[in-house]
Amino acid sequence: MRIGELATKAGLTAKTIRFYETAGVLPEPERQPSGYRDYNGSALARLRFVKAAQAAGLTLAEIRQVIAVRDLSGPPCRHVADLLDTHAADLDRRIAELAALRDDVQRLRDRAKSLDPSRCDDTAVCHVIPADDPAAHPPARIP
Amino acid sequence: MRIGELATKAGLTAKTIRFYETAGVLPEPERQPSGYRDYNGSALARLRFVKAAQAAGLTLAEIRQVIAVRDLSGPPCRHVADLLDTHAADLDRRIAELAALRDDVQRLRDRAKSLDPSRCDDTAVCHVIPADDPAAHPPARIP
DNA sequence: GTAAAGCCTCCCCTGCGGTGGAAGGTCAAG
DNA sequence: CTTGACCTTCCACCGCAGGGGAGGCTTTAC
Repeated sequence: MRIGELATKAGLTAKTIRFYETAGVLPEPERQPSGYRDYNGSALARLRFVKAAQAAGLTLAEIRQVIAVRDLSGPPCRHVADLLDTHAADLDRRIAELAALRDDVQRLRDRAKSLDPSRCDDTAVCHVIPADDPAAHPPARIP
Repeated sequence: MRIGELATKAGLTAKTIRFYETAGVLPEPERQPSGYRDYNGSALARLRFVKAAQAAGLTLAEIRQVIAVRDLSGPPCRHVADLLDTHAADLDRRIAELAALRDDVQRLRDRAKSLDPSRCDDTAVCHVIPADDPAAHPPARIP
């Protein structure tokens, strides 16, 4: 199977598959005499795993690590469980951050409705956003 | 006031201030005969606004837009309110996505605990993550 | 006078997950 | 024999918000 067929079956582009190879989540396949990549069914299984793992929020680096663990020491279930635990905790933290940010934004928005535009101060850009807000969080990175 | 002093007062680095200038959120200041940037107090007010707006989740591009609106048509309160509305809605959507993702991860994690590692299938990388999951969401980008 | 800060511009680097294009090889059909 | 689809490698770029450092001025302190 050549790369185009594999791409179609996996619902990806050939570009992405080559990228996955360089990213180390897909092993280098055999080559046909022409130099074309020659895939077998396991490549498709691998790509499906990668997609599922991505859907679970794992990065390609983490997926590569899971694969490496499996290759070195067998079923990586424990490792995967730990990764998932960490991700769940990260998500909880991020959800809390975003909820706090959302409340701040909502407050500012309500404030905007109650303020009189004509009383806008010329020195600030916009008095809806208080430049001297001491409660300002550090820029809420959304990594 | 030279850039270092402004940076200290604003709690930023000189690099960042130059970057803000090229990003269009800080106007180009006068120059001293030496070529050094020469800031007045309004630059500090502007930087405080930028920080507050960032804390409210606005990107530099949006902040630049708010400033442009103000320069063109006066107090941008309505525009800012719209932006904040949009951001609050975005945040709500993102929080819902992350909550759904978190539930999925949690489910996988619980599954990992209940599975028998010795029954790991050799064809898949790890049976904790089901490669044929039909409910798999598209990779949950966390931009 | 001289050394140390401080400032200037310029270009490259980061992480993440790819995407786009150029220049060229290969294979099947007409 | 040529056309077109497909493949190869390599290099560059996207957004986002800066950070690192080179090589060269200017200002300040002793």
